[in-house]
Amino acid sequence: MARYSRQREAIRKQVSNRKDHPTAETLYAELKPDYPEMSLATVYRNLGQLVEWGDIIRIDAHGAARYDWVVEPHSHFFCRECGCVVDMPEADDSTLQDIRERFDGTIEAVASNYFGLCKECEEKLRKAIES
Amino acid sequence: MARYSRQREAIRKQVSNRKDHPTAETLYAELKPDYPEMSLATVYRNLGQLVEWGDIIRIDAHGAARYDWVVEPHSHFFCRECGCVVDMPEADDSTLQDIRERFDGTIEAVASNYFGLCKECEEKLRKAIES
DNA sequence: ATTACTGCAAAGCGTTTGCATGTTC
DNA sequence: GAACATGCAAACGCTTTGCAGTAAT
Repeated sequence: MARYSRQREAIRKQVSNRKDHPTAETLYAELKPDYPEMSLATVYRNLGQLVEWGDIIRIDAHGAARYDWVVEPHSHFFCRECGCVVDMPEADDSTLQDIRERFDGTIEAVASNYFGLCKECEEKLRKAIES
Repeated sequence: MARYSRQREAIRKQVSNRKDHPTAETLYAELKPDYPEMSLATVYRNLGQLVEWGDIIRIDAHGAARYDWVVEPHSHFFCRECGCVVDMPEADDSTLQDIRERFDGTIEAVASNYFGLCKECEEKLRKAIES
């Protein structure tokens, strides 16, 4: 069905190498030097495929979607100031068990999103207020 | 600062009256009969304001944003088949306490998103397979 | 040879914005 | 009458799609 392609492998590698959570545009910009004629559409198409295959996950929030290499289930924190996305431990938990049992239907995935200020932005703001 | 407007009140009322989680377009369509000259931009602008004021919340996921009257903190389930959005109990929990304490920064809000098949779609699919 | 994958450009969707007009205070 | 809100249309950001050409099997 699916065929090998240099571009796709490059995209997969690029996502897996990064610890932050790049957008399609970011990946595109980073791949450009090595693959000058790669197009943004190709990035989007391949990200879509990789998501479909479960190799990566797509993180939807306000603005551009971000992509993440799947290691194990985890959640994300979004800083309202700088927009960074940080990995968070998954609320493991008996609570989820509980919710699952009580829900009429099938829960296939959970994504907990946390919003607020990251450490760096918190410090910046604190200093700005002090001065 | 903010001034009264018929449109805003209508929008606020419309969101608060609904138990599902309408998109801006949906609200617009519903308000159209009673407010024929209301524009979509007005719906978006007012939804934005109401979110800013904390009267309603904006639920971001794949596709159009949905809006929800704030009663108390809760989570949402998204059906991958019909696209419906259902309220879920918030994972209350000691886990969140724990995460908060361990996180360097400030968590201002949490939104747990569940994905899967709702009861209705599950049954439809089951019947489709059986036949 | 077949058929998936590519690049490019155009279109798509959801949302925001500029501007002239209307409304509220 | 000053400041805010509206309607309209145009622009926006992110993403998808149609098509003709290229590359992997």
